[in-house]
Amino acid sequence: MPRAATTSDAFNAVAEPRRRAILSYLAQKERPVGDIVTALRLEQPSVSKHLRVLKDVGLVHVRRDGRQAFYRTNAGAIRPLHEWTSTFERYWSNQLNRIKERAERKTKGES
Amino acid sequence: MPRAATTSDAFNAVAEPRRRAILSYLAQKERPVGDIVTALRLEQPSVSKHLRVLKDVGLVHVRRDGRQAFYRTNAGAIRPLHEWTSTFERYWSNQLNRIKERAERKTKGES
DNA sequence: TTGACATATTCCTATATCGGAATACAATAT
DNA sequence: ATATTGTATTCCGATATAGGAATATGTCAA
Repeated sequence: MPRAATTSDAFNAVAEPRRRAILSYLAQKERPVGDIVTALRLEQPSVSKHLRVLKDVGLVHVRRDGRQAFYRTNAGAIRPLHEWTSTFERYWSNQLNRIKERAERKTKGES
Repeated sequence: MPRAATTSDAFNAVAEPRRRAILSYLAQKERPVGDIVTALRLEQPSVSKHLRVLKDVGLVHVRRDGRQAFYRTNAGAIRPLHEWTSTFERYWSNQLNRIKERAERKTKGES
């Protein structure tokens, strides 16, 4: 069994760094493909392919106008990832707390 | 060029659902491999392989004791993912705000 | 119709993957 | 020494991938 398809969910789609770059670029404002190509300095076919993957997982939306295709990040689709990572937040902050507490004990001279 | 290695970063490592399950399971408390096997109902070699990947990316730590290996999630390594997803938070909350505002206008009878 | 432009798709190849099965290794117990 | 237990590794095979190059599709202009 190979790895799960990049189009199987947001986790897999987002594993590719260029796709993350595209998502960041398209977050604030919709953009035609050509803008992504020049802004991120990628080959046009490469961008089209990445956009295909992102679209298949619902991470971007397209609006067509003439020969142009305006893509835009669908931030909501990133939310599941955010929520999953959030479940670990308490653990790393616990660790920070522990470090902080130890530091405080130290400044007070208590071992 | 194939896909980036699962061991290349946390994003790739976490793309695999079973690895996410393992990370969740190991978040609160360190556990020997056998516990993971029975709790998540996976084959033991499979678990060992997934743990290898997670360890290579720093997502888990191991402590050895006799023949047992106690693994524990290193939550801090998940933080970069959390931070990346957080950059999109304003966009989906904007969307929520827009929906909320529209709803409020409606209850007030303003179009 | 022909040509230019914007985007998408196809074909190619090398490679990393995952599960399964078997086996290796290491520590302890008998 | 041998067996048992806990974990890790190896070999296998099928498959999805990403980039590159070429080409296809679609839209507008002259």
